[in-house]
Parts: sequence; structure tokens; C-alpha cells
Amino acid sequence: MGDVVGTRGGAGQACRGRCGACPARATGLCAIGAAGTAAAATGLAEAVALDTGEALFSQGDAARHVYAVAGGTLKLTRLMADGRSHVAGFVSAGDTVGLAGADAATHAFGAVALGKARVCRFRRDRLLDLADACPAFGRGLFGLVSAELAAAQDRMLLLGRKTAQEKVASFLLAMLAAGNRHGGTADTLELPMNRADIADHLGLTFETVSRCVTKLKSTGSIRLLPGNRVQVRDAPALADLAAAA
Amino acid sequence: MGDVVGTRGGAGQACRGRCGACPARATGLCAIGAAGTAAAATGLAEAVALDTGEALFSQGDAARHVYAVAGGTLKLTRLMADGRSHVAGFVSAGDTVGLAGADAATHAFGAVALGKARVCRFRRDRLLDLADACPAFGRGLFGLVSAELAAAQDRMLLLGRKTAQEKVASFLLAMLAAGNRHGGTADTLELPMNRADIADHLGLTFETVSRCVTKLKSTGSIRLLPGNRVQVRDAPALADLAAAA
DNA sequence: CGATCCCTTGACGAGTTTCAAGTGGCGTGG
DNA sequence: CCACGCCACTTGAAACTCGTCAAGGGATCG
Repeated sequence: MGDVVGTRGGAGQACRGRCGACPARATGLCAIGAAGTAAAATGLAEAVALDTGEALFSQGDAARHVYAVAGGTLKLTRLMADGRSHVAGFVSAGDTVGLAGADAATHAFGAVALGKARVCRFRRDRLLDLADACPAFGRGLFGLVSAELAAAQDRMLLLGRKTAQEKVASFLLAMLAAGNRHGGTADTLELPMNRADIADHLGLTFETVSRCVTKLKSTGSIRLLPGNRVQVRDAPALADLAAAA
Repeated sequence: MGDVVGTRGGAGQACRGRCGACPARATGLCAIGAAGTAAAATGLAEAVALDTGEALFSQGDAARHVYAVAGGTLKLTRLMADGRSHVAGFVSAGDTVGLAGADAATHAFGAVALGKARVCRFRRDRLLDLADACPAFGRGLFGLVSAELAAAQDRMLLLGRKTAQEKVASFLLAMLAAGNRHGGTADTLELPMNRADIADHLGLTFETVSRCVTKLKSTGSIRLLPGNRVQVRDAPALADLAAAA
């Protein structure tokens, strides 16, 4: 696990200086913490820095913390006994990690940084205590898990009923939307993960992902830019291929 | 939607008489309601009876209620624009329906009774108010959604990375476990849904499901009994095929 | 008794995976 | 500064799983 870079003070006061500029401030765990009470979750945060490929936690680890991503991207991976793997999702600034399986003692998936990443961690028991004390915070936590569940149901439809081409188109649109949530360029998205990670996320092989991307490129719907970036040149065509639910 | 059979009184008092014998009493929404406070969610329940094939609610309907299944089984279905469908899950006595997408104004899926079913419904806003007033109840709701999310992640692994045979074996074991939760026969499970529903649940076609079941039957792992029941004769072999995460 | 629905089984084909080779970019080291 | 090697990605061909189309059997209900 990454080094603890700094520990926040006990009150919101000590936090504001550092949280103020945080891109995650306005979303997810931190947003409901800030809105909830004056002495909110922000006072409980510990910053963690991760290098490329470093694990924030591994599948099966004791789940004592919940994490808010401040910068960078992490992949959430589940492994099967025979080596097959599934990427449950990608999280970036503003997303919350590890909230699922509230009573579960251990994490059902591992979290690995795809590049340098910054994360704030909160003790799970403290968050639950805070939810007890502050109904607004409790509703916020509930809403976060609830939204995650809704997203999971969308992905089940994708995994079970969409073709490879539809999966890739859906994924690109989802990444575009995720990027624009925090002020990305309107038609360009970044792919910090490699083809294999995308494949594991979509239930495909990396060769198939590559072929689908090539096809989208050749039809002119997208264009590959240097630095693992993708420009969406025909979003409607992509949405059409994505075959939304 | 089904007829409202009866309306519970405002206090726990009026409910006890009817809830006492309910198989759902000890699980899910009702359990946390009973444990939470004396004047818990049970006082807010309205009973609903459904006939075979009847919808409790449809995809896109306003999501004003949350439901606790008292008897029977329902399937939760999502439809794609082109007619492809996905069964998000099956719920039976003790399960909770419609908790997901807390802030969502509409249901992301429809719920259809697979036989005669009994359901108790609760106004969503009342439940959230109750959670505000009673932290234990709030934690209970959070735990329910959280557990659903954990289950959803298991199913994503199944949908994305398992073969048809593994999917069917996993499904049968899951149904066996679900049946035994409430005192079913140790090695026999009921399948109130047809092959097409199972297929839509597992991301397969009903022909493929049929072939996989036949194969399990021919290897002696299972035996088909009258009344859409299945006897598991070799659970370890099934677990082996299921290729658990 | 017939109709209908669901399930089973077979044959074929499409889409995806698997296996394999080749290309390109990027950092390292000479 | 350039060559080399590594890694990720691309591309091709063959194999295989699963889907599609089609026909038939069995149970249930009117």
C-alpha cells in the first residue's frame, strides 16, 4: 500500500486548506461530507499517494477503509481461481472506492493505480458513526451506493446482451461522459488503461477490443490521438452503435 | 399493478397480527424495520397481491415505493430498444425490490410475478424519513443496498468471464442457496422461471441453457424432478464447474 | 381431443477467442 | 545521438463456443 503523505487534523479547519483545491471536493464522498455537517468526514481523511501499478488494497484484504480518489485513475479488479480477471470498474477524481459490501469484512476486489494517483482514505467505522449522527450524511452514503448499484445494472446489461462492437462504443461514450464530468475537452477522452484492462472490463479479449477500435477508426467515428487519447468525431454514430438500453 | 389487499394501521400494533406469520419477517426490509424501532417500517406497509405474469411495476414507472416480497417469486427485467432483454434478478420471500437508484425518479427495471405472489409496499419517502430518525434503520437500508451491490459484482464476473456451462452451474447453486435460506430441502431447488428467463439472466439463449442442463443431467450432477424442481446430486461437481471467483 | 406453450434436440453459421506473427512507439543504454 | 529491446497494439488465420433456424416431443388446459 502507498505511503501516507499526510494526516488531516481532527476538525474541518485543518482540512480546508488542503481539500479546497481538490478536484474531488465537489463530488462523491467529499461533497456529501462538506454538505452534511461542519465537522464532516473531511476531518477524518488521510492522504495516500500511489505509483503506477501500485495496489491501494487487494482482493481479500480487510475492508477497514473507504477511499475518495483525488487524482489519477485506478482499476478495480476481481480475479478468478484460474487466472481469468474482470475489471469491475475504473475510478478517477471524485469517485468513491470500497463502499460496497458494508458488512463484508474483506474487499471483494482489488484496486490498482493505472498511473500516479492520489487518494484520501477514511475509516469505515467512523463514516458509519458519522452517518448515525448526521442523517444528511447517511442519505449521502446511501445515495452513493445506490448510484453504484444502478451503474452496475447497466453494466450487467452490457456484459450479458451486447455485442463486442456495442460494448466498445458504450465504453468510449461512458469514458467521454466521465471525463466531461470534471471539465474535460468536449469531444476528447483519455484512456489511462491499456487494451487488456478494457477487455477485462467488457468481457472480451484485448484482440477483439483492438479490432473494434480499429473499425470505429476506419468508419471515421473516432480518431486516435497521441498519448492514449481518443477524439470522438461522430458521437451520434457511436451512440447508435452503443444500442442504449 | 395488483390490487391492494389491505392497509396496515399507523402503528406497529396493527401490523403485528399480519406480519407475525410472514416468511419475510426475519429478513431484508422487514427485519431491519422490526429491529430498528418499535414504530418501524412495518406500520407503513400495504399488502399487494399479484397473479401470474402480472407486473408490480414497469421499467420507467415513477419509483415511489420500495417492496418487500412476502411470497412467490418475481423477475426483474430490463429491456433494450431492439427487444433484447436482461433479467437483472429473481426475488422471493424476504427479498427487497426497488431500493436501487434512490434519487432516481423512475425504476430502471420492471418487476413481473412468475406465479401468484404477495408483496408489501412502502412509500420510499417514508422509509428515508425513518432512516433519518432511526440510525439503526438507516444502517439497515445501507446494508441492503450494499449487499445487493456485492451480489451485482459477482454477477458481472459471471456474465463477462464465465462459459455457458459455468453460468448454468453457478445459477443452480445460487438458486439452491437461495432456497435453503428459508428452510428448503437441502438438495432440491425449485425453478419458478422458465428457460428463457434463466437465459436472459445469464446472458445466454434458452437453447443453450437447455443444452447445459441436459449435460449436467447426463453427467449425473443433477436430476430433473416433476414440477420444475431440480435435485442436486453432486454439489461438489457443480461447484467445480461453477468456477467460483 | 386438440391447441398451446415450453422444452429438447439437431444442423448450420456467425461472432469471438485463440494462436501467431508483425508493427510501432518509447525508454534505455551504448 | 542513434540503435536496440521491450511492450503495447495491430493484424491475420484457424478453431471453437454459442447463437440462429428448424423440427419434434411432452405436458397442461380448455
